[in-house]
Amino acid sequence: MNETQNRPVKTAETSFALLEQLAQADGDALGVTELAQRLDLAKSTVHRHVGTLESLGVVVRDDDEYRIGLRLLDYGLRARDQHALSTVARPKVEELAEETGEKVWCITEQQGRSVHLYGASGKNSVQTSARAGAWGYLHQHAAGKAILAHLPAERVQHIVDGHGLPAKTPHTITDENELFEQLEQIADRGYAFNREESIAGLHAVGAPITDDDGVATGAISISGPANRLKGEWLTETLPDLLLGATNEIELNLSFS
Amino acid sequence: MNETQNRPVKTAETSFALLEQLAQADGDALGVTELAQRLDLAKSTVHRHVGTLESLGVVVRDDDEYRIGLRLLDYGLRARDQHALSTVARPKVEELAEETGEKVWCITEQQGRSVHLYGASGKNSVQTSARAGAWGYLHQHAAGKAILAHLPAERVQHIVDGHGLPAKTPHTITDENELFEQLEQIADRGYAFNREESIAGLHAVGAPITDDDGVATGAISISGPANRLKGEWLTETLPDLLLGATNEIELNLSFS
DNA sequence: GGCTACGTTCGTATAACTCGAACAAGAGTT
DNA sequence: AACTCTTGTTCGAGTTATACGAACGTAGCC
Repeated sequence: MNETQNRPVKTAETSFALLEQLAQADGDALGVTELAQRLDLAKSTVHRHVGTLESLGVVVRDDDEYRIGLRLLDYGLRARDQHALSTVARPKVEELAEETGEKVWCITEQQGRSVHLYGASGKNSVQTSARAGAWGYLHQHAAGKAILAHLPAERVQHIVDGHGLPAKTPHTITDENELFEQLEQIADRGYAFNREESIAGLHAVGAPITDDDGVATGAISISGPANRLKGEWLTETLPDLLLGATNEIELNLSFS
Repeated sequence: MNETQNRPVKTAETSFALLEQLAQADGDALGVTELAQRLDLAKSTVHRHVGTLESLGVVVRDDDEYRIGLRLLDYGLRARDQHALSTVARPKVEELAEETGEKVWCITEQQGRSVHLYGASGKNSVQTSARAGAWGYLHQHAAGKAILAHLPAERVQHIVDGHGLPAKTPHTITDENELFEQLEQIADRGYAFNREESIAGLHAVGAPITDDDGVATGAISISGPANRLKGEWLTETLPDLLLGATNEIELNLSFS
């Protein structure tokens, strides 16, 4: 197919392996020796790489240590801005947060994984580990399942084959058949639930944003504590609000 | 010195040159041939590169065209989160926008350039081309001049030598002596003005956020239309509000 | 149906990347 | 204060792996 089984550019891979290390080292910077050990490279190699990356602005040096640089903020936010959902859906996401008082996220899919584009907080929003730019698994979230339910079956299969169904809580769907059953329900009803499948004590509703062909390009979720998101509020009111928002977003997307 | 006059890693440079092209191509994706022409590379080289970058998640392919990928959003936002100002200053920035009704930006310096970390909009905020993640020249902005005024003189000289004083409007400071004079004033008074030096019709006030040694780590600016930001409101009230905010931020920074 | 433009593949020359050893510099320790 | 250990840095050389160009496959267009 169009899968390039070409040899990848090793140098580019090590560049991003370095960035990954620096990004993971939350807060404190890393030195040449430590980076070389972690990536099993010669010190001189790392030295040369970080020097280049520094001149590109993607890493920054404090004295003799390196941290991730802000040129990546430029690239990253431009990547987000180029996504149709970032401009069109944002007002609606904030509106939903205001109306419900809960945390609302706009999510998209890339290469079989979920990416949190941005979120909005309501008055009673919970603080979770979720953050904009974070990557996750589609089957672990309400919004992710909503996306999966509105993707061609072959792509879903390909995603499941490629990434598996890793668990995050005891309630995460780990069985392929169970997932496909749920996805069918979700496709019928138009929205998905997440009952402690990603974080213990957290419930959520998610609805997809689809293009003219009915294929999901993203999704929006409302999440909050399980003891508040329950009963009709969870199963009726929130889905209604959500579908109202996504429908409007889809309309705006069609004419832009 | 510590300036590596080593040969840079060319492969890493072309990787980021590709990303730069894709980031600049706002909206529409680029094909292999076009990228090869722009960067003066062989098609096969570009093909191999974008294939690698795709597997890393930093570029994404639509059919036969490539656009910038959301893995960079992850890196970029983590880079911002690692910056002390992003967590500490944000509430104050939003408060200022609320109080003044104008646009408020939090800015930092990296490698002699300014980077907009994030902004907050008040009720009457103007819409400019400014966006989070954008890079600019320190001498063109109120916040940038505030930073320059609180940097060691040798670093300022080094920055001016390295980047020059390019103009953006007829009012931009382009003379080195004039800049140094203004910086002295700004250092004395504690805040800087921008009178149509970056955008015609736009005024701004900027104040630095300094560390325990008095060196600027960033700055905050309030900007709005010239016919609204004038008189005592511009020269007295806004600076007072601004200094109140930055002082508080500096205190919070000392104890974190 | 042929022409053009594009993405893709492959083999090869050589450019440039990786390595290791040696050097310099600083901090911590006795 | 001398010594040691660790760190960043430089350099040269071997060889890997990168870039190229030509050829192929393919789709769209005239």
